[in-house]
Amino acid sequence: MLELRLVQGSLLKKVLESIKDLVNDANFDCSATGFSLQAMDSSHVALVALLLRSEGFEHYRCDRNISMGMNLNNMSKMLKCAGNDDIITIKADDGSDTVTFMFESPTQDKIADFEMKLMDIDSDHLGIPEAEYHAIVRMPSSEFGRICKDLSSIGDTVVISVTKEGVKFSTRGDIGTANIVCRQNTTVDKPEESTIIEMQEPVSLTFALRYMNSFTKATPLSSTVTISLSSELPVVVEYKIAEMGYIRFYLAPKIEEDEEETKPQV
Amino acid sequence: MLELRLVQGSLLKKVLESIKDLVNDANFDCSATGFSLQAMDSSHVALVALLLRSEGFEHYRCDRNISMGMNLNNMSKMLKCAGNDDIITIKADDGSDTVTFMFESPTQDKIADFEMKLMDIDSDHLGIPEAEYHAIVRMPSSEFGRICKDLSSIGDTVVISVTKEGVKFSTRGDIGTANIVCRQNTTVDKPEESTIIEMQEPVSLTFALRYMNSFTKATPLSSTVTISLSSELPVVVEYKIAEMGYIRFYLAPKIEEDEEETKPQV
DNA sequence: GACACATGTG
DNA sequence: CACATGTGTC
Repeated sequence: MLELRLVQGSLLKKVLESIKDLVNDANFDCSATGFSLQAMDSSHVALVALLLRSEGFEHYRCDRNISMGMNLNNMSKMLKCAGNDDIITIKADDGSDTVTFMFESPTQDKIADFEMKLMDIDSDHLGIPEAEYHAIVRMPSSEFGRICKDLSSIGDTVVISVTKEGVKFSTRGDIGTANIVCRQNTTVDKPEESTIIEMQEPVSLTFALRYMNSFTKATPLSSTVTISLSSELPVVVEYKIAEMGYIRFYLAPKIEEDEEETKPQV
Repeated sequence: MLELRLVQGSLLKKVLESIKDLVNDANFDCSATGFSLQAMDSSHVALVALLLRSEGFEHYRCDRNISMGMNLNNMSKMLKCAGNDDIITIKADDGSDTVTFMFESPTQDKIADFEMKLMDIDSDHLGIPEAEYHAIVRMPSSEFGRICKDLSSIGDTVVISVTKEGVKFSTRGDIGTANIVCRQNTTVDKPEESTIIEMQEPVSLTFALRYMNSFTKATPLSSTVTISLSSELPVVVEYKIAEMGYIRFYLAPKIEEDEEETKPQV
């Protein structure tokens, strides 16, 4: 028996909006710790890891560990039927092949339940090793989203370079080149508007903008984003989910040869 | 000679927005009583009945009963040229085959007149019998609109079931099932936010969501909607038009056999 | 032209 | 958060 009651239902709606374009089907894993998901994107290039800790739920009952395979598009369709301030409860009976989403309006005058078939999904559950990162950039999520969107109108890849002074996002395409530098600024009153760089050593890595732009769909979940970079390691783009956990996107850098391919012939 | 002056011109604009997708051509009937329309939708499944009583007009002159056939799409195009707070006057000379819409801006600084050709339309004017309804539900029109929209992302038909406790809207489709229950709540301060159920006996009927979603285009006309249901009778979805009348949509329930077709095979 | 999306306002 | 508005897409 599983019963998870989330007062801030809009959180779950936003989580689905941010991953449904990346991943078609995925297993949600439920344990005493929390509600989590780990999945590769459909082209097996990026990885998304979600954690919603049990403490963040108003009511959390999970009698035994359970993995529920869902079609994220269908799940998203159902969650769209929840109001933004509805309370969402996820229910599953033991041995059932369905999951039920219950939406309660704040006034309790409207109660909806949506039942969805579960799927069997091969879970390629990868252990994600803890890693040391050469550079960690924290910046406003909206700014990062804007940068990725802007750069993708010029080129297909972004080079993210971190130095002590700041972080530089660069691209090049047929019509020209673009460089956007964000200086470290910790002096702002509001911490969520500051850009903070923790750097062990300079790093410069290239990524496909297509995936970055997919990751930034999580922008509504957090006002800040954390980008962790190390040579040879996948970048981690993390959006913290207040009081509950996080959603993290992993993407391997393009190696130099790949990058060359996308450059226009001179 | 016909001359109808409507101070709140936006009303007429909204009326046309709410029926032009349903009905292509229709006769507007004008008599001493008021300005009315009754027409089947283009696929002859639903019926729309509009009444704007003469008392609701600032000036109402209709020397003799007249029926004016109009292409609602063209009429809507012209009304879109009126500002939302323009005063609209509808004019027709006796024996003329045109109608004139005059728009006066509130400041009287702009006066526009649009002349439109009338059409000859076979009016399949059905007498609509008064009926006793097993259940009458009044609820916020926005909520009804939202429910129909949400359910149509899951299935094609909606089962509306009324009991003393509330009204339930259900659907099923390939991806799962959905039930939305609205409890009766008369206790709210604002009467337009309450859900009121007058029930003689429980009723449960199935309707095509496609038409319901068309009806809910009338939502801007009224903050509440009234849904009148009886077994074997078409449902009436009514939006009252303040001080003037109503727009009513009639839709026959699907019989059980039709409903089965849409269910997924088990 | 309808619909979905994004944005600004109450 | 709901609503209205404007824009882009199909």
